Amino acid sequence: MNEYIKKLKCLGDETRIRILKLLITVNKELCVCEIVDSLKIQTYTISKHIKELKNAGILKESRRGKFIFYSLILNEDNFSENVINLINSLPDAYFSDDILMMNKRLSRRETDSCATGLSDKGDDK
Amino acid sequence: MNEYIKKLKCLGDETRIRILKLLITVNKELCVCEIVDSLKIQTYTISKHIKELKNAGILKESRRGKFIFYSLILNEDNFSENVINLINSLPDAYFSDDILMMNKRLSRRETDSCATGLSDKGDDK
DNA sequence: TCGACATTTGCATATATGTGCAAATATACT
DNA sequence: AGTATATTTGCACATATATGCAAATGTCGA
Repeated sequence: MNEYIKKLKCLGDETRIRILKLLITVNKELCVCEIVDSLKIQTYTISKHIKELKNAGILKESRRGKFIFYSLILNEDNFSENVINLINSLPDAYFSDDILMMNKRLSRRETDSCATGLSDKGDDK
Repeated sequence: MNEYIKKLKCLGDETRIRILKLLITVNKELCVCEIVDSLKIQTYTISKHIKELKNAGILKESRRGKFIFYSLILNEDNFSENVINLINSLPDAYFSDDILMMNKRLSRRETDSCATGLSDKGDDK
């Protein structure tokens, strides 16, 4: 049971829920800097929360060059699906700013990869 | 969002999940001593976990005489339902002993001291 | 009121967790 | 090699949490 409790414990933090909501919404990999820009939270804070989500078996990573992309691990059992349903049952209003920011950030992707060097936050907000 | 995060945080503990699983399974009120007997965990430990579940708005209490009965709060939103689905998607094996004990304990409701509060359980709200 | 029972609470302690900063690692480019 | 970018990690600190015991509270019935 510990495996599941670890996952559940991970859901008890606002930042981690916000990260998960982004990944659920966009339904693809996001790199750390994209998550940072979307949530406007320090990189090392995001990094540490992602690490926990990874340790709990909720996220997987894949490095491509300088970037590390994270995405949800979707298992066969109903558990993953129910986690997603649970998060999706939270009021959208809590996440609207995050999603807006994420879409803005993702629109700057040139290929299917993170838009290098474009995370200078002054130009088009 | 804090209200929901508090609830999610509550789900990150094995004892609390086991308590919730009992309540979901039996689908009625349980008194503290019945939960204690089912899970074989100290009364004060159960009491404290129940207190957190209550503070998070997951459980409600109703005192009848010496006994305090607890049951799930079911809200209109999908959240409650999804919490239940999530807990129900955990492997039954983790809870089989608990459920067995609970059924054993509940079958004594008519004869046991704890059953005094239960003889009039027809008015369950 | 007293005693028995059911449950909660206060206190102590050990452990876990979140956050911030600085430094470290990893990779790409020149 | 040296620099820039992306991300992680180690350390420190404050706060939160779980647990155990003893004592307190609330309720019933004699």
